[in-house]
Amino acid sequence: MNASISTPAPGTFTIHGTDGESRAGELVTAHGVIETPIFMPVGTQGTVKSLSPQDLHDFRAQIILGNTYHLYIRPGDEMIARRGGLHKFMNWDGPILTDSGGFQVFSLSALRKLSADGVEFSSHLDGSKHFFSPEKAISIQNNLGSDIMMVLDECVPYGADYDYTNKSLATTTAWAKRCREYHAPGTNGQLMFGIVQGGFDKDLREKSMAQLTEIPFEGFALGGLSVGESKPEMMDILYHCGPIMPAAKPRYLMGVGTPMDILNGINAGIDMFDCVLPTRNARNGTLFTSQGKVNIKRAEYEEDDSPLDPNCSCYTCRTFTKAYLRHLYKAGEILSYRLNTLHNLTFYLDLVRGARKAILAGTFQDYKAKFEEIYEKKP
RNA sequence: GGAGGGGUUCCCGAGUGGUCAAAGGGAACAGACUGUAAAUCUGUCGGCGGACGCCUUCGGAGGUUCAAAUCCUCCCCCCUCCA
Repeated sequence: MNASISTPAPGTFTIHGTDGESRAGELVTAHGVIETPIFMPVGTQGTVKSLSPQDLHDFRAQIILGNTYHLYIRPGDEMIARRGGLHKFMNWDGPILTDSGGFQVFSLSALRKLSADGVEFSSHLDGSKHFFSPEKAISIQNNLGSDIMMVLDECVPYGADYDYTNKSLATTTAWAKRCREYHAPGTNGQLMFGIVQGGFDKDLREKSMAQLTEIPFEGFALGGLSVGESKPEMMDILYHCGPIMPAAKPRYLMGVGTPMDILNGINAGIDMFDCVLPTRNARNGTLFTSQGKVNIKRAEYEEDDSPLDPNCSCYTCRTFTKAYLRHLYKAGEILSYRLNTLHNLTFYLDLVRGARKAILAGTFQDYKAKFEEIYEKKP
């Protein structure tokens, strides 16, 4: 009998089952194996807002996000590197994916200048100038030590015309090549994903994909969605692109979305998701439940002693009433943010775990239909 | 007892003749949030009707005026200081 059970190399992606376009797989990273489809809580500044790593483990988060731009600006990637990297610094021993700053090209558009060579950001904190070349974006992520690095890209705003989108796509591809050249496959166990852009034009999306898939990335992401477009437009691109992204590699839909968006993503063959919605909405009083969206601040919950979600096993639902959660929110209590976030992320993680199970059982369509029925009434 | 200050729409608080249903804040009510410049932002907030308007409202009662939350008289209440 072979005594050595060797762990597969980071980047190894195995598909254990499919149901239509949807897939149930496993991605190996330097900090553990991720079961897909997966939702990745967003922890921009080295923390999933209001939660501790212990909380993340409690609802079995498998991988979280960090952000290159924000951690570079504060506290600084070198400062983190001196402390042994982001995992050690924040005491999270699971996988981490870092976004490249490409989204800040979009969200901080007033504070940056784009050139063929990279992006110059004016810090949102003190206005100081910082140039992100593709190489710089990767070097920062090297310092952070993330398991999955994202290439620097331009997240194109909604409404951009064909010419702009086409040129931007060429830039994103050129940057992607430079990122890969700067960090060869297999180095440090850090994976690198390319990002498909192309706006809302299917030809441009295919063009982007054709160019990117020539570069040896360990995975591919669909970016530039949920930037202000209508739901049908988003679904159109999602269902067009998802199924034709490289089948043997993990597919990551960036920044999306609502529970139904995620089920649609899975249905379109996507394996990985991230979104600030469950965490941000939790802090703003909107909670996702098995019975639809609940706006906990509403007067109707003032004396409602039932649990937030009777089908949820999270600490919040096991322990507190809607009346109490409403009170905490209305009173602006810190605990409100924590309990709400705990619940929303539990719901999202349960959602994708359930999807994985359904895919393996061949019942994903039924699973999706069940949520559709609830969430089309309360989207 | 004397001197002064004050009572404004749920609360605090602007407003001292018309452009005031009355600034601003809070509370309340509702909505938004999608690779986090977000524990943030938006709307409503006297009543009835589409807008426009009409009605009721600024401690109480009366008065002046074309017009009063704003001016006058009396009354009620609160606060500060002096006796």
